[in-house]
Amino acid sequence: MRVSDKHSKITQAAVKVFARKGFFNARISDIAKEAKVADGTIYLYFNNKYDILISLFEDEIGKIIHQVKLLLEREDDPCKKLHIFARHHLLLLEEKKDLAEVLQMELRQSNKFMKEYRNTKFIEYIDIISAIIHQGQDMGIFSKNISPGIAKRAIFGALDEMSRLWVLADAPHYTIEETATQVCNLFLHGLKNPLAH
Amino acid sequence: MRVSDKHSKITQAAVKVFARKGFFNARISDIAKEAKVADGTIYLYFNNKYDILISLFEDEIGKIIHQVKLLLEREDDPCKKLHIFARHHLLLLEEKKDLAEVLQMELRQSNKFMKEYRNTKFIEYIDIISAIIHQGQDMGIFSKNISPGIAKRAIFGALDEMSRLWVLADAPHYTIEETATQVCNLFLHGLKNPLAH
DNA sequence: CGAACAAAAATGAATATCTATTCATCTTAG
DNA sequence: CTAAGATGAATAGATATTCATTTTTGTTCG
Repeated sequence: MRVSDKHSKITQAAVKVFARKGFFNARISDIAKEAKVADGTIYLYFNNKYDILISLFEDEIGKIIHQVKLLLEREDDPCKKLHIFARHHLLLLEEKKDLAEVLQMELRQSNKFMKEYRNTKFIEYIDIISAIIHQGQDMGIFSKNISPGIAKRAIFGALDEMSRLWVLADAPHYTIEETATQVCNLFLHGLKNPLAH
Repeated sequence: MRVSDKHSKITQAAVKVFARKGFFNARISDIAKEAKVADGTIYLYFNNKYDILISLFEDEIGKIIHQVKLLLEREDDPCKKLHIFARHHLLLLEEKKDLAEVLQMELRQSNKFMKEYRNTKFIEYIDIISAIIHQGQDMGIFSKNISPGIAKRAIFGALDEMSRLWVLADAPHYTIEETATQVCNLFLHGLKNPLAH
């Protein structure tokens, strides 16, 4: 078996176990069992338990960034770009439920217990949103009153909270497509009724 | 010393310690030391470590709900109500940084590791937002195309993500007032430039 | 071809540490 | 003087990490 195979086998197992039990309640031996590997083997590929989580973030968010950037570069309209981003973010729930769950629940904690770790991949991810907003403003489609630095966080936060609904609720009320569209419309047109005086 | 004094002394200490180290890394002995109480004393007031966290949620979110409802009932305009809610949510960061941090970081995890615990107080909190949206729709000010069930989560998610920025960053770029206003405007008017064709 | 060997990889039992919880004992209040 | 409240040392269980040993892999040479 190639080295990289075992590395990714362990990563995949860790995603499953972290999703099921959360980082702190997950035992190394759980991950080892899931990966069909001895406990000690994990330490040949990772320095410690935190390292598994961090390395998982870097790799998987890296892939997501790559994918969504590919989708976005084929589109010009910032409104449609926003929709693509929202849809892609939420679709992760369908395609890789465990991964979505881990990123959702554990990512937020990570900065807390690993003070030294600066999550640059995460920054790169949300900066995709601010780039879209900037583009929209330059094209005159989006209002210049809006701070892209605030809007990028607001939009990411909104999408991520919708994710949380799926992760925690067993039978969510809305479909993913419906939600992506609704959230996009909300951010594009706002709550205000255009027909009102 | 009255019983309730010791209960709340321990709760306050737990808030500080959870904020500093996170729930899992916090030791009971840390909380005991912070509360100037023996380790065993904690078990006279709480069943176990989880119970401290849950009881803290219930109590503190309860107070927040009470406060913000008081503020809201004096106002009629749903737009202004939304602003009051946003401002109040973010102001917690200034007034009770540790508490904000614990609610921000640990609340999300709680449903995960305590499967049986349904956070009804949290539901009650975000339902304040959907009530505002409903009212706005009934008054014809807000568009009927928007699902209050989705919008409440989107708005809460956006605000909470802004909180996270403050909790993690040492020197945030924006003031709380500025942020509350920006986020509200974004949700009220959307990204789209009204001057564009 | 395959036997012999060395290096690399993998194993999992043992270690070392950590900490939530208990409870026999002591202190305080009424 | 008693009962409620508080104490903190001892217990019991858990588990991340190590490392002596075993297994696998790849290479050399008769």
